[in-house]
Amino acid sequence: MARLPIYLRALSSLAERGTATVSSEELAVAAGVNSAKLRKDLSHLGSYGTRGVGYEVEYLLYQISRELGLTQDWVVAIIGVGNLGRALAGYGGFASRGFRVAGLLDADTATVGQDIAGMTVQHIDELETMIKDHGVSITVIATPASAAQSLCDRVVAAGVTSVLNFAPVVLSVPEGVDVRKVDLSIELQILAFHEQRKAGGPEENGTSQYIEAVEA
Amino acid sequence: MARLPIYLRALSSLAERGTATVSSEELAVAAGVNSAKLRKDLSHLGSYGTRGVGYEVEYLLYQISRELGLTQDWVVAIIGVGNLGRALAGYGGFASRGFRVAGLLDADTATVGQDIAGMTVQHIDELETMIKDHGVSITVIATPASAAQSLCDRVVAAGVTSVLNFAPVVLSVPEGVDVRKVDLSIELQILAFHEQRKAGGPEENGTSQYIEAVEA
DNA sequence: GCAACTTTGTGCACACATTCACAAAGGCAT
DNA sequence: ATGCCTTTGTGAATGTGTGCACAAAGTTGC
Repeated sequence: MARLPIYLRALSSLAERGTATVSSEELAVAAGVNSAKLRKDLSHLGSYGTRGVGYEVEYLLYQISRELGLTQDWVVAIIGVGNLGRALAGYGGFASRGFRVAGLLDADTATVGQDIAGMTVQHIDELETMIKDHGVSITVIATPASAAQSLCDRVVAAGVTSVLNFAPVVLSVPEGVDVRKVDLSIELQILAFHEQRKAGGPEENGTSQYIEAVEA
Repeated sequence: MARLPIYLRALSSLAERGTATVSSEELAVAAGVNSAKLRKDLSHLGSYGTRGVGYEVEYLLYQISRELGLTQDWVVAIIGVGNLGRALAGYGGFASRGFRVAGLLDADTATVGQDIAGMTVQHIDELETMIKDHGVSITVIATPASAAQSLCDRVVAAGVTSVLNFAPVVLSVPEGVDVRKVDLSIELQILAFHEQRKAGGPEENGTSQYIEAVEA
């Protein structure tokens, strides 16, 4: 389930505060979901709660981590060291959850060799070597749209089966390869859509506006 | 619908290549969705297709833009000028879709005054003034988790009703305020989950591992 | 003008997610 | 021990999204 990471975050926060047990109701509020949904999600992992008491925070934390595969280390490569790539390289949330960044790669010779977040940027030609030598299993693509598909093909050919894509294109991959896409512009567009709805919806004189727009 | 921005992107790409009309099947492939789903989505906006021919690219582009509210300009403020905030400030995908960044704000006095992407970073004390003076309607929060909720409260109090949150916390907001969350770590966790599934699923000796883990 | 072809728009069935509501289960006080 | 209280886990109902499959509609060629 895609909500497990959210529960994990809420539980981590509770554990830091020293809470020993938590009810489905409390955890649901912290995670921003319905309590029945939370219980049903957790029941899919097994019966880890105690009726009349709730869930033991540390134990549940471990069970969810295990379900998500976070009890093992995942090796990540970041391709594209622009503004976004730099932000990702320095993002603390990776290391703390078992994600180890094996290296940064870029095609720009001015960027190659720079030290970023304690790593030296390598040339994109090293891609296949790095994937094999470090056992990279997840690749982050933070390049311009034009380069994304061919780089994706290369990492897939090198054996990677999970890709996190920040480039604004739909990557096509063979069966068995997972791609997740994060698109900053799309998130803003969805907000704008709702914002417009609140302000009264799209005007109904759209057609005439269109004619002006294309004639202008 | 949350898929409209994806269609918009695919249509933009077609328009640049000079394509005049497109069938639901072609557009569906470009957007990575089922063609029936695409037609159903578009039919919610009205009947903009021609049977036997397809959709006129420019016209559909305009209709979707209008539906999403992109025919007007949206004013955005970015709070938190760390690595991520800098990446966002320089992201080209905003301006090209009608999002205008009114300003960057940070609490760190070493950061305030710096020039980034053609803008001068302002102190967070200026938050309410900036929102009112520039008519900010969407706020991006790219701060550490600890600062996010109180800053969110401030922007909501200042009248903003749309927030894009990059901080790893669940923000609580009053009715009528939209929050979208982007969490880089969660995306990786979901990939790790699927990756683990491919590799054979979680080991069934989890309980004993847990005991070792908490005793150690 | 007519027939063959293409493509849209949508009714329908199905699968999946969500929420309610409650019985079963455990803890706690007396 | 016994009975009350709290909270889980889940059956059932409801809602939502997805995709097939086809009729309606429009185009093109003759």
